[in-house]
Amino acid sequence: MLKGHLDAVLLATIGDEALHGYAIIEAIRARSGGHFDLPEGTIYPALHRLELAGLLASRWVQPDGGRKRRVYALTDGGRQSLVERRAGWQSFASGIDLVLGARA
Amino acid sequence: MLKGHLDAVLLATIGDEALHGYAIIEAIRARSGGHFDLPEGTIYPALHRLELAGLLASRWVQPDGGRKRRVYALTDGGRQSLVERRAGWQSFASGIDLVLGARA
DNA sequence: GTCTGAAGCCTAGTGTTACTAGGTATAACT
DNA sequence: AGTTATACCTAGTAACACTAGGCTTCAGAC
Repeated sequence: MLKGHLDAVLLATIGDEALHGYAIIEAIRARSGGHFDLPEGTIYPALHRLELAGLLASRWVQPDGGRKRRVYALTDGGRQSLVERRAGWQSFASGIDLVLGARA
Repeated sequence: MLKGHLDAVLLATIGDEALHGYAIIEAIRARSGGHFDLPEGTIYPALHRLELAGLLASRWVQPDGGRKRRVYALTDGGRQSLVERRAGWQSFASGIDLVLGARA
């Protein structure tokens, strides 16, 4: 449960790499130290939503051996949005920290 | 928008003080350094939900001058839940930090 | 050679959450 | 008398991420 921060997580995970959906799930699991193991039903609709919003662009890729993949990359708007969302997260987290008296 | 952490914020804000709804809003605004200014339509239903869940107990108080207030205090279960939610928040926040590459 | 599991994509439906947008009442100040 | 702050409440709603399915392709086991 990413609680409203899924978009930031997706944008940050894709970063400059251009990943496909299945790889994004694995990357999030790895980069979060196992904290987040997102089901496909969570990320695919989110990727579509972000593409519709113009933050991601996708293309189909046929690798040598293996089946076709849909690969996502950040658009300029996506990079911009990532910067904003990162700042938003830091602001949000520091607010919660203050109230909870944790890490403050 | 507290994104799933509203309950933790409410429990932490009430703490050992026994506050009424309106005062909780002000306390959250003050303790969060202005980050969070929650509308009443957010906190009253949440307080009811937490009371129904057995984490809060309320009683009506008639102060000298001024109108009646419904005052909320943590139950034992609420204190227990607060401990768990604080830990949950720290775990969640560190996961997001890792993925976003912020504060990590 | 077929069967199983992993890789890979997808959607419909659902429950939770916190929001908006109202309503009501009392007390203090002007 | 009217406004503002205090104080409580609810119905309806939109967003979000989840569950629970379905589909295809490829590699390896038996």
